[in-house]
Amino acid sequence: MDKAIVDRLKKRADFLRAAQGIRRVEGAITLETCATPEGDAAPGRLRIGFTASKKIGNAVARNHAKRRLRAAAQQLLPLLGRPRHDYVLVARGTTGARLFPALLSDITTALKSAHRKLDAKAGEG
RNA sequence: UCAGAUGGCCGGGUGACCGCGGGCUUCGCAAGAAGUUCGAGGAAAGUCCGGGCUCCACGGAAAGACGGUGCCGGUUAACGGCCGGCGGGGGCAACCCUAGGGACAGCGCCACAGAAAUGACACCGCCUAAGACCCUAAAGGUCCGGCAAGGUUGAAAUGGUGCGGUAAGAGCGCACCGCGUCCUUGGUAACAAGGGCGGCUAGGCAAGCCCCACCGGGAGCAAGACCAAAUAGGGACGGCACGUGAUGUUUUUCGCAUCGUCGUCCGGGUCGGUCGCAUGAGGUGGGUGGUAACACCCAUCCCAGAUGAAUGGUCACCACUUGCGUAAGCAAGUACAGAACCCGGCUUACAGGCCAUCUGACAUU
RNA sequence: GCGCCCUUCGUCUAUCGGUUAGGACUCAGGAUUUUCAUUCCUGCAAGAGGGGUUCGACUCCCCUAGGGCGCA
Repeated sequence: MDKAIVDRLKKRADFLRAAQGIRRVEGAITLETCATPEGDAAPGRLRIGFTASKKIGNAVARNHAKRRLRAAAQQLLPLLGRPRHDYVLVARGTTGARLFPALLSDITTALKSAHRKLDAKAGEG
């Protein structure tokens, strides 16, 4: 499988659209995903964004959680992510303290589960 | 050694692998790639003050309103900051705290208690000298009066203590303390010391309104400047259509005006982008002046610049903390906290550690 | 970035610097009723935290914490 090129989500509207899509809670993270809208889609590219709300803690804790999510996503998404899709990783309260291998397996399970649901939807429709 | 006071500093270290943002160089039309270098704090925080910078308003303004500051001197670009001093309070001491102008410019408040809470007053009381009366006279009593010493309340009671004095008393007189005022001396000044006079007339609260002196034009880098897609809409010019219909005007008809479409250009300007944007009241070291804050001179250095927002992720060893354990060791964790135009302060948060100076107590010499 | 406001029993709210901090709902106990509800009586229960001014502070001033709002 070819490695996909990963872009960053930057607009609030993209985050809101992903939140309306498929949502999976796994361990220390929440994964939200939906198909990239036609105007922004490009072959071989997928997009990802990160969110850490004020519920996580102060600015240091939020930045720390986002950095760990970014480091994990950099390892996994080019291999496991599907092109022409948007992904949003939301940090939860335990993201900062979760062991890194556990964080990786959380994201892997969430991705596979979300993809199964996507396939089921595609099969129905 | 113990207890304490003040000032200052640090706030995890080393290595490996994989990464991120900016600058520079090379290659490349470009996208980008390679190399190299730099990459969070003492508070970056709160936004409590002061400035720079930018735009707006304006008459060079001034007054009023509103807000702030408030012992004196210095320092500074400026400050409500800082330094030095003064007054007051606390501590055995080192030292610490202190919004600290004005209450005869005016208004207001001082609950309860108490006689009385401010043009002070007379409840319990004290006195009967002088005057009048009862009485033979004395003693005593009544009237007219005098007084505020003592008592009671309260946070606060019209100076306090002592002696003299008196019918009893009273700054009525004297001494000391306190208050007010004048003078002298020291000090730039706040103020301090000494002396004279006044005898007391002058309660407290201005972080109640207020008065006085001084300060402040408003907004903020999302300021502001520039470039500029798509769509809708506006204007100008030109081409096509000039017919039907609609709307308005008119009582109606006639008439008049507007509404169409295509192309080019213009102006404004949204998403987006560029600048503003880091050489600065700059850091470090040394010298000189000053008690100090600070100022000046010389040398040297370039030291973050993101924009869904970089400055990291993982691992190993060491250091420290906590828990378990006799121990070896095992496990968990690493203070407060993340630049966003910049600078000077203040305030608040902070695991743990280090240094210097000083004070008190005890012990030893 | 700039500015404004609030915090009082478990909840919603009153308060002129002098109170035992008042009221309503809730809760607990009792009375009435065959029982329940209603009604009546009684009770529990509070000044966000720290410092200052004052004789005295929920009230005035300062700092902190938490919450909310507005403008750009």
